[in-house]
Amino acid sequence: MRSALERSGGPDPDRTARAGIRDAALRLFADRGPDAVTVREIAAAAGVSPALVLHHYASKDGLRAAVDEHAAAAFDAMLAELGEGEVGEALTGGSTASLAEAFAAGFPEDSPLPAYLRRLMLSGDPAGEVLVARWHRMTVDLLERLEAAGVARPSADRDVRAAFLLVGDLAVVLLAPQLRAVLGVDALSPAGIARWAAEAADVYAHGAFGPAPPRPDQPPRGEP
Amino acid sequence: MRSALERSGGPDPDRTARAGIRDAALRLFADRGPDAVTVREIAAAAGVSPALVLHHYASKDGLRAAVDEHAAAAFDAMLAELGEGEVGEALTGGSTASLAEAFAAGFPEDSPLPAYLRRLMLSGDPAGEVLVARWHRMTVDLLERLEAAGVARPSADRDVRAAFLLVGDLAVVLLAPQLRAVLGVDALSPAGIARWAAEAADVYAHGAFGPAPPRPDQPPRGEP
DNA sequence: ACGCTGGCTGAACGAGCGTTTAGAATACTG
DNA sequence: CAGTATTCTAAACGCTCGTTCAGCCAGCGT
Repeated sequence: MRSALERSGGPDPDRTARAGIRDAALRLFADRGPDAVTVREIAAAAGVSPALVLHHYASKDGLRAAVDEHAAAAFDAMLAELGEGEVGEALTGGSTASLAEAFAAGFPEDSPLPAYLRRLMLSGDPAGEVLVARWHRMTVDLLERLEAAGVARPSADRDVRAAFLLVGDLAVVLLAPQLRAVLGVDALSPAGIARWAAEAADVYAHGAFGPAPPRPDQPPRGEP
Repeated sequence: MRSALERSGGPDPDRTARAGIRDAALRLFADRGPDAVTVREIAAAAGVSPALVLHHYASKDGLRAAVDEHAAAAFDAMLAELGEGEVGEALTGGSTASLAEAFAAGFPEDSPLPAYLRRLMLSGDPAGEVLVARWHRMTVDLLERLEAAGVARPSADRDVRAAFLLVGDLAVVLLAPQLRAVLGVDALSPAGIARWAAEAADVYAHGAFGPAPPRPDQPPRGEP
């Protein structure tokens, strides 16, 4: 039986060894992937015995699910907060790349959450697909409102257009290590985000090809 | 000792059990990742004994390296062939998203190579970073030539601009499973590529935001 | 003071892994 | 055709993994 205090949610159900195990697992999973991390390592990082990990989470998969849920909750909170602020900004002409900007700003510098979310979304795990789908849905909705407001040019294929725009944001998160290797700066750092956002805004505003703004009735050009 | 025939490269050093093991490994690695595939599974798929796998490749890591090398060679061949064709096309006003298009067309429908290359580039493995770096370098060079030819608008930050454009292509390969889940079509299929390319071309040609083609001397807009 | 509940541990177990080894089958050379 | 190198296998070894189990120990109501 549980006491009434515990049954009502408890005073702080997270300042426990249980939460310590979850946080240690989150950090290790984010760094090396769940499959490459052993229960013994998690236990050592949390300062407990391996048996306690399984006592609290029944199995390694149970722990993984708990970490997934924890990360997804943080993602949803970030996305919700970010969504409300950005719609207004975008409608008044703010930076269009700030979804990724806000994503980076939404977590402390050394938080393992971006890396973990990256793995989750790339792993093919259904839990990750849900997050991508949610972000895409949000982009579609935003795009719809921007088109209605005359801020965004209408597109023939809004789902794909939204996915295309989404990728420009997602890349900063999902391909952060690759971009870092290629560009020499951390894409999730303020400096990296600023450079990325500047190029994205320029392309989104004026396009990347065509020396001068083309007249809309003129086809892209065929054979010379 | 080897015979003169073998020493001179052999008539066909790949139609062997050795090559069968490599191909089986490639397929399994592409599907589930090297760490999740056992030597016994590879042996069974290739129709040989587990010991033979290690006889030919010394260790599982050796096999992995051989598969990496094989995939990287296929990637380089595709990129080289693709590069020469595309530069001309792009300079004469062809589709700007055809790097990805050619990538998809460069492999048979059921080839495991795209999926393997995807894993390789996302894994953080140095062998994958090399491929991304090579693709990026090619994009930078292409962009430079397009700017010189007046086809591409000059950008203030060419490395980042190239990375941004690269991501639009890479996404079709690296995020294929995620896009498939969100859009309902395989991004690497001809139909998927066509939809993606159409949106990419439209954004790159005219931008995504701003209802009408803006005059170049008019800043993007500040406060209302 | 007592018993009891629940967080917690040390030690062990069975399974599956990469790898080794000794030797059988096969193909090639002189 | 004999000898030799090569290809290939069956069986086992050592190790690490996730997981189990029996019991310790602190806190707390009675």
